[in-house]
Amino acid sequence: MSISKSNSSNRRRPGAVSIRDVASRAGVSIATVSRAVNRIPTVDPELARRVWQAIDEVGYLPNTQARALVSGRSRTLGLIVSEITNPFFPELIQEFENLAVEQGYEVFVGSTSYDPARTESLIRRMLQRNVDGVAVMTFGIEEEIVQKLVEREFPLVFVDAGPALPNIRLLKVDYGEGIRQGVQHLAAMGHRSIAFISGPLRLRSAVARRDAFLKSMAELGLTAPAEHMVEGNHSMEGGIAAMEQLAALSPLPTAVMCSNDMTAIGALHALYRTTHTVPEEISVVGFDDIHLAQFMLPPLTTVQMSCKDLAAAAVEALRAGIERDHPQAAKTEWRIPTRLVVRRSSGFPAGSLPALVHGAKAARK
Amino acid sequence: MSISKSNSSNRRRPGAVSIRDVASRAGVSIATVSRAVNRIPTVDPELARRVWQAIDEVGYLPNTQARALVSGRSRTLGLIVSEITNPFFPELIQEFENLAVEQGYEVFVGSTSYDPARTESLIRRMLQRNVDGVAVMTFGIEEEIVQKLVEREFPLVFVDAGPALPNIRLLKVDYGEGIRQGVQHLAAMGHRSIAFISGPLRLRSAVARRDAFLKSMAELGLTAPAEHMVEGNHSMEGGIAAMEQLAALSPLPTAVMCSNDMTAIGALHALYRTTHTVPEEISVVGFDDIHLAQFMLPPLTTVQMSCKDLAAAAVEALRAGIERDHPQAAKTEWRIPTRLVVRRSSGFPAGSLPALVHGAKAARK
DNA sequence: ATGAAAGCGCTAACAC
DNA sequence: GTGTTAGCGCTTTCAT
Repeated sequence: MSISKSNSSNRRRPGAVSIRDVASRAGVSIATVSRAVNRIPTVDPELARRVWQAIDEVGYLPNTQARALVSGRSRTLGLIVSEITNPFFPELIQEFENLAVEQGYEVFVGSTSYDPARTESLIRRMLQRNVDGVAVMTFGIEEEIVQKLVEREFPLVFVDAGPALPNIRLLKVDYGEGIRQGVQHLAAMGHRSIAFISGPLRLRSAVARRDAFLKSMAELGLTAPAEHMVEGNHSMEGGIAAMEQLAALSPLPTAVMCSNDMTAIGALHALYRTTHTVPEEISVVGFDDIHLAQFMLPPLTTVQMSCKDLAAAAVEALRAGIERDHPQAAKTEWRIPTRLVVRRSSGFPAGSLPALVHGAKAARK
Repeated sequence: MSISKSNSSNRRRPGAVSIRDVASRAGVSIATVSRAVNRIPTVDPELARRVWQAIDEVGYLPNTQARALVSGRSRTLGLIVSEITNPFFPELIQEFENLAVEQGYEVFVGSTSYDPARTESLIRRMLQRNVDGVAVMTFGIEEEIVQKLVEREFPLVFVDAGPALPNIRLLKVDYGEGIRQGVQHLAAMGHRSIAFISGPLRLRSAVARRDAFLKSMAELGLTAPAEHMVEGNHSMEGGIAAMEQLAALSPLPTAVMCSNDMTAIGALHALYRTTHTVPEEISVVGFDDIHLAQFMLPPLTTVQMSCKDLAAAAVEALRAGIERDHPQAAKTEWRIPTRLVVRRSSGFPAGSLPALVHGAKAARK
């Protein structure tokens, strides 16, 4: 039962078992062990059985580094996110990892914290670790930094928009449609004065969301004055600061659309602090539908962008770039749908007839 | 400027550059390149310069897998957490990664989701990837599962308590002191009827926290009746459910201590929903001090367990186990201090004199 | 169907 | 001080 120490190298971790240990124990060559492990169909069933038994007995685990070295593929993926402490990303990471592992890949996660130097180091490390592909799932990234990955023809996946280049696959989130759903929901209830709290406008994805908002407003013949367009930073603190700015306005906008849920959550806090009621005085709509959203007071109305969909598309797109015989090898764009989730943070604007009726109902119960 | 394709293998990623490319370009042997890269002091400065120039020109990055194969060390650490979607862990992961990277390590993060099968697969994968050490930073883990790691003499770090074995290092969070700080804070304000919402009691760390609570109460001559000891699951949902149970009690406990912040946050929500005021009717104290805690309404009083301290100790402890010449190679325990952070979710119990005075003050402003 | 041997990119021992 | 070479654990020809 004890592990045979056929290997005499002084550097190896004691207890590490190599293919040679298995081979000698099963009385076959290392080639046969390799073939059995990789389920090559031509191995004699009896030998295969002996090999597997030996593997079991000595507790053999193939060394991934050696495999990677000879195969040129590490079966490792890189996942770059903006900020791991923003609750949206852990949800995404979890889904991504689950799917990647299912496909036999391991994941290196990196968080840029919006810092170009960090991002650069992240990418260099991923190159060095020989990841098979990288998914850049940030709110935006400096394009020069990913240039290295592009040059080396690494399979790459971007959200929203990346450099339009071969070997790059895009996950297109339908902001146009998503934000429109939110704006139309508000407009349908009678809101005309809708403010927007954006993400940091140096980031592509933040700009894309803001532009989608302006377009949706224009479609309805509505405009947003400059003081209704406030820049946040996709964090709760940013949402609080932005909402405080809006709350100082007179008249108040009757609704606020936010670039993401953390911003909306910050906005809810700011409104509570300034003793404004939601949705009676002002409606708040988020974007993402993170887990936390449903637990807000009131529960947050938001545009859902499913992490599961995003992660699934990202893994598929990477595999399409990595595995030569992948069925969708030629596909370069994946559409990510969005969906409005109406909860309690949005309602009729103050003073409107439905609001009075609704208010009366609420008061009664 | 273009990369010399001295290497003819068809399997390599186009654009990948090996040590041989650098050697031929610099007109030296691969050994010299290796020495230069590893900053061996004996290399001729002029040659070193040529090597570095060549490295720069061809964009060489040493292949980590090959390095790992020959050195027997992957410069990779495993970090196992309970649930990446619990906000405490991303904060910990971020700190851990920063420190690990600073020391030249890469990190594989794994989330058990309290699922033994997942945990087992996680550990097998980490073994296979040849991580140099693993930090198990969960609320508790099935010990048989980590047995494999123990057998193979992997450097291991546990929080709270792990099997008492050689090669295992422990991060001792001072729950006794931490929970005591919370309980004494409440008792000092006059609370006598203090409930406790624990984590899942099949987990070591949850039990440790609950025991610390009971001990702190006993020290003050206080007891907690069975109906004041409710089991949660360290999530917001668990906190909500547990608090709803407590809220149905009559009389209500005047204070609730929670096993972690997410539980406390859930408790705050449940209290809001059942229209109880915090801290006037009931005080709530958390444990962890996650970022979110300060943004609660009211801001959460909590016992801080610094992620930074935890992460720093974990990385140090792992290095002590991995690097032979590490100064603290013999150290096996690291103490993690805790600290009470008083915010607004705790106050004097209802009906007490200070509460009346304080209430009057609050009403005045 | 199986084994011997080459070689993936690198480090380290050894020779010069 | 530098180059030559063995070998880390594995996969994959190429013989047999």
